[in-house]
Amino acid sequence: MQVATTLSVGRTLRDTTPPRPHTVLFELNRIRAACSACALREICVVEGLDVEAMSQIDELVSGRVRLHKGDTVFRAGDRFTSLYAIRSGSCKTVALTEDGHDQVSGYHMSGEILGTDGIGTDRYASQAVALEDTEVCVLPFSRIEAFGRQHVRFQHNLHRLLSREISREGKVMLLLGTMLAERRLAVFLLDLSERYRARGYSSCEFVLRMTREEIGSYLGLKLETVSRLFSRFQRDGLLQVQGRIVKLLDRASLKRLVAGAD
Amino acid sequence: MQVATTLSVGRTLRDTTPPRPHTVLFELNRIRAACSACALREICVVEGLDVEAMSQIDELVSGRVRLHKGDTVFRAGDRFTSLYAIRSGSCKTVALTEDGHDQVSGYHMSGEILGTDGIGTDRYASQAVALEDTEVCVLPFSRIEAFGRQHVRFQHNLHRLLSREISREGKVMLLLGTMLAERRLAVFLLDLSERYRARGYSSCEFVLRMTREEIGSYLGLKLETVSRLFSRFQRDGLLQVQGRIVKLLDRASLKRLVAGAD
DNA sequence: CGACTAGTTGAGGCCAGTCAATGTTGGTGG
DNA sequence: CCACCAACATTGACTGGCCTCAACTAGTCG
Repeated sequence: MQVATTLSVGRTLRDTTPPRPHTVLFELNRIRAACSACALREICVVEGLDVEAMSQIDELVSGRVRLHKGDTVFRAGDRFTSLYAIRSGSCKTVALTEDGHDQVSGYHMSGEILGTDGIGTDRYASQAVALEDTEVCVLPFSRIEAFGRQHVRFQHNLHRLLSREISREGKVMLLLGTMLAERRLAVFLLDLSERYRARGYSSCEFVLRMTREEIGSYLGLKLETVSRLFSRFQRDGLLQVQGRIVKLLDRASLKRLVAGAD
Repeated sequence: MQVATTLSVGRTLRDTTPPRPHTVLFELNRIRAACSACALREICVVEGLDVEAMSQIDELVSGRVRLHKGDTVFRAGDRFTSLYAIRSGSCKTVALTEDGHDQVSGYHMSGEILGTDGIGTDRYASQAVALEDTEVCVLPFSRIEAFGRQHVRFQHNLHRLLSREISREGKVMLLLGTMLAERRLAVFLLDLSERYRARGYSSCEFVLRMTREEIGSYLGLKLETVSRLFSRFQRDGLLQVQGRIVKLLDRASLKRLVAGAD
């Protein structure tokens, strides 16, 4: 659909950093890009490290990659080499069924790590796609493991990260297995809201980066159902929708929906 | 429901190894119980370790616990301290929704590891319950992390283990989000079959350790639906059911169901 | 033997899917 | 700037798969 999807398999990332004339500016960008100066370090794997570890942590990053909307970070089946940290922007992960259908299995925001499903089999199990202009840090997993052997705190952070991914998925399983449609959407919206809040953005007004179809796929619903729910929520005064722009108006009622008032 | 469930919270594991008179026999059991002699070491975290590491690995296990059917290994909210390896028997993990409902989130067999969802928050996110008489090894996580810092191979095994749990859950999400009931059950049965095979048991005849209700909960279905499906599969000659005993008769058709012949 | 739990089967209802028509938005090129 | 197109979204009518409710059976255990 996008130019970038014509990239050959195994070379999914778009070329970055061709030699530039503006070296000074470029250098400045490089510095600002360092982990130790990154605004996301509180959310990222490096949270809570001591000064000494922090000074070495930039070595974990083998490179940074700019992606346009629709670009692929990695594909299912690609050889696993690295984790990816989202510096800015957002991505979806997509799992593929045997019969060719696919499902959005995750929505990932800045500071979050992609690719953890690849460690177990040496191949990524899902595909990660940028939902907007996005920048990711490439973290070769061999470096991560080496660093983990030296820094107890970092090692534990890594384990927490993997574990949190396990419990995140556990929550989605609950959602898919036990909840009715309106509850699923309410959970989704409150989760988004909370994650925007944690990043310093407005928790009651935000832009959906996924289409109705993608949201539906993530929630185990059809796009028409998602659309109808948005309309109903709006009619009931729970929120205001205009295309992808959502404004939460009655958080209490949304939470009541989630808690299962019925 | 079971006597053991009357155990107080925080002391969920049933008391083991009261001092015994038959010390010789007891000692013999202890030796046979060692990781280095365990029949499951191919499946467990210790796979592929060198002799030197293998000789130290028993130190990872702080104890072994025998559980009866219905006993709890850990509860959601309990402080996370250890992972548990199933030596024999099987367990289910149960996730709890905010409104008190619960869902079976996993079915775990010998050689598999429980408790990985607790690392991220220092509290277990789910409850693990024995489905039959079961023995588990207790692996204090601090020892696991310490060992990981010393043994590259073990460290990687641990990461693979956590990652495989992530992709396992990813597959269940796909199942819950995109598949119709008959497909879910077919996937479930073939998965069981494969895992029994990997353990040297018959892959076409086995005993379900979960009730129809538990299976339904795991698959996002009601118990009546599960029951009806078993009956239909039997009528169609795909398998033979008698209560919990299942005999797969037409694996090819089951696979066709999974692949989505319709 | 009665009480209990697990499982089976049937009838009917509802939530979400399907199919289809129409409206809206955003990017592109004349 | 506007016309055009494609992708995205909304809404309605109808269908169907699974749930709900309920009755009944089989096996287990004190």
